[in-house]
Amino acid sequence: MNRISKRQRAGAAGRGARRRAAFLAAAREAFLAKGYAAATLDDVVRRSGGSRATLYKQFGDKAGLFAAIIAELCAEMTAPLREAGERPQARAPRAALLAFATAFMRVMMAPASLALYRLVVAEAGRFPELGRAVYRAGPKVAAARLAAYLRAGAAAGAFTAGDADLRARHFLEMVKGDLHFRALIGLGPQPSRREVDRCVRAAVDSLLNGISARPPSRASARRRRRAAAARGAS
Amino acid sequence: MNRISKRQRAGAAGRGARRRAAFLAAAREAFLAKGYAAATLDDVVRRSGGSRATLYKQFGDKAGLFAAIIAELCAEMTAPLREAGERPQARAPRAALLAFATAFMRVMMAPASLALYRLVVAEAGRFPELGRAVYRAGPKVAAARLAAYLRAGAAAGAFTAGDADLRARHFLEMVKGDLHFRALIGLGPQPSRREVDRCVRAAVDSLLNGISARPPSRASARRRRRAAAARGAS
DNA sequence: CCAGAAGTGTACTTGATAGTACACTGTGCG
DNA sequence: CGCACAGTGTACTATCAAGTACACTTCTGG
Repeated sequence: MNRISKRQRAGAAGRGARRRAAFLAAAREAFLAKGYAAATLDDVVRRSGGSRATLYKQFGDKAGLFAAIIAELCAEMTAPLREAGERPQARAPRAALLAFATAFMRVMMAPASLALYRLVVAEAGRFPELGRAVYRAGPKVAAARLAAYLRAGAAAGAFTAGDADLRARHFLEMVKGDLHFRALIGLGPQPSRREVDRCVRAAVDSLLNGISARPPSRASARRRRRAAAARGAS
Repeated sequence: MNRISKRQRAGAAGRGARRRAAFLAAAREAFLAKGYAAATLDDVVRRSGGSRATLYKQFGDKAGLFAAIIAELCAEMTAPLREAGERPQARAPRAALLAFATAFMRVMMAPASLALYRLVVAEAGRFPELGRAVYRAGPKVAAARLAAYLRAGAAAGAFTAGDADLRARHFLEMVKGDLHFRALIGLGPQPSRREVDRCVRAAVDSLLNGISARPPSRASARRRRRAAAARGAS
């Protein structure tokens, strides 16, 4: 299945490159679906329509093939996160955060992302590079973008002073909520768009306004500013 | 399963129970350290000091042994979460939340918890029951406890109206922050107690006060109340 | 102390899978 | 063309681990 037609059009990549792509596509499916240990090269070979020998020639061994997959996935993952919520400064904070969070969730909840996440968590022990690579390509990018926005907003007076990086990470975790974890372990069906939206809105609400019944007193605001300064200094 | 030894001596457990305990201890180490597929029963047998035959007699097969481990771990995990932050109503919201969050983090960041988390994420596909069991024993318990507290606080006028369950889950995710994820994939050393504390404090701050520079206007407070009511009704 | 249950050690079968060897075939370029 | 090389298919080895069989030993309760 999923066999790539052998005769591609003239403009297409060379024979080697075509094979390589077919291997990668098949391997991606296999690894994402079953994990590193349970995915078999036989399976990959069968699905790719190629042959064992060629696979070994191109990737060396199983780990090499795996590394190639991961590199590809990281590259793909980074793009949408970089673009998430274009030109945030042009919008009201609430709208900007909603847009960013929604884009983030779209990426995180995609089946391929969930599978990649599972893979990383399971195999980071065996492939230390893997964890670093995915972290750099995923959460770090998103958090950095959001933190930049929060810093700009704070400078413009829209937000209170505080550690923007920490807040960004907190916000993203909140947005993920436990919807992500539940999807990860296959609890119940995929959440509907409505549910995701509800979760995102609540996260934005919490981030912007908190849940205290009274607006912070002047004294507590001073306390918070001091605490923020201390954090910044350390 | 869960067979009670026929001869229960007054003080010590029977022979069977002792063996069983040794198997479980060895298997726990093996599974947590290597994951389901990579852990070998040979290894378990050697470490336990027992024999292959007895292991099979007691647990049936590898999956049976695994299930037994998980049940045990779930039971152990639930206890500290249930007790986390005793008698919260007696303290100021900030202190209560800090205490709860700190206890939560102590549980979540423990090496055994991290290993269990890895295992669950990796194997939930193969063992659907596993995901449900751990979710029930872990995050669900913590969120339920916290939600109850938030509801009580809201009733007492300390917090704004809103979906307490959602808030509780959001807060816990925030507290975990990316410290948990990074520990999970072995990025850098374990965070120091100071770092965890800083993360927890910031989360509590965000939850209570939000980051908006201006306290919510009367109009926006009304809007939020309306939204909360709509959420509650749906 | 004895009988039998429970546990042990070892050797075996079976099956899966990573990786290799090699002869054959299709492809593309001069 | 026709040659060289990349890719294919098949068969093979080696390894490793799950699960079984069985004769032997040790513990436990009466």
